[in-house]
Amino acid sequence: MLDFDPIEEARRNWMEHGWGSGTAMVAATSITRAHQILLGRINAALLPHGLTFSRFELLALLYFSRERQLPLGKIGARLQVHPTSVTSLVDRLVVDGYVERHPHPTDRRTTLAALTLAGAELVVACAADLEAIDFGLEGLDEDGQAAVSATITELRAASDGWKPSTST
Amino acid sequence: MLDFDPIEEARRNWMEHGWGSGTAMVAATSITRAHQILLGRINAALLPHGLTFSRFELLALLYFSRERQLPLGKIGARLQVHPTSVTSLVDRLVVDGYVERHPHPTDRRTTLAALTLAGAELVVACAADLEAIDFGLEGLDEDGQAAVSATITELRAASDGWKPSTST
DNA sequence: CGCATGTAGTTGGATGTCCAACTATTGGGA
DNA sequence: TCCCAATAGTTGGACATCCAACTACATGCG
Repeated sequence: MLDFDPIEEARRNWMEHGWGSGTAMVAATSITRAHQILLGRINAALLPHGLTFSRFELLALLYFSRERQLPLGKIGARLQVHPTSVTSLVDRLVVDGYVERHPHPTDRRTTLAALTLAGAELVVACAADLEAIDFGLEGLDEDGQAAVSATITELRAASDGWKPSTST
Repeated sequence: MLDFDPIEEARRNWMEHGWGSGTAMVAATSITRAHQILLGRINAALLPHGLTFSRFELLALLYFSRERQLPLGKIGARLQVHPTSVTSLVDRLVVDGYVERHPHPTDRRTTLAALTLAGAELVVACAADLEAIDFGLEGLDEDGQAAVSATITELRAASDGWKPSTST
């Protein structure tokens, strides 16, 4: 285990070599590392349930939807992942019995992913477990969590379509 | 393209279903999405050079090191990735001629990854390109970047070994 | 009416990451 | 000295993600 901050070390080198201030590099690298830490903790918590974070997100989205079913395309749009990822995730969830593929009543191109009872039960249990570990954010208090979320919202708004949400 | 914030939507659902405040869920999801956005932009910028962010990071680390070579294990420790990832990245960089594998002078278990001249030239060009796109952070000003970095440092310090670096 | 354009999913390929298991080598204790 | 634990890398397998290309279906314009 390291006894120093490798990102701080990188920033020093970045500056000393005249590559720039390193501010952006540090921010990008920090976010990358944060993602890695969170994903590791979250997936470890979901492992006993046989789920991964991605698959959990898909199940949760279906759970929240009106009929507990959505077209694959809409799932991809909400979760912000490619259609191929949706296909892959649904494939696996179908195998495990948490989701079923249903034909769309009017558009034969469309496939609906429908949550099964087992899937609904599982997602509730997983949500509780994730809350229990604070979504892997151990080390960050609520203020820190809110601060990161707020700042990243600017980035997301600039990248994705919607406006920065002037609402409450 | 969506015309609303999908994460804000998720938070509302999370709360309405009594699963919790959603603060941690939003933070974890935001970081995940931020990582996805940055990686996409960064890799797009590196694509003309035939590099990815992971491979760039490895080359930059070697460039900064004394002899421009490091044992694979040390690379993994600094970049915070698994030994298998290091092996995979070095494999590819060797094929492309940016890195060479050298035996360690005294420890025959150890392999050194050494930067080639081509690798050194490439990493300098890529660093300039990444600075030009602000490491994909378009949408975040310097204050925002610094704020995110500082907050994430707490998370990293709690997860990794070193202390929160009381320095400037 | 009919074909061109656009949309919905899937398949195949590439990349990166992790884990488990394995080989080779080193090093310390009986 | 000898053997066993620890260390360094590699290999094979599982996942997730993206892109390009493809099939199937829907829609609209001429």
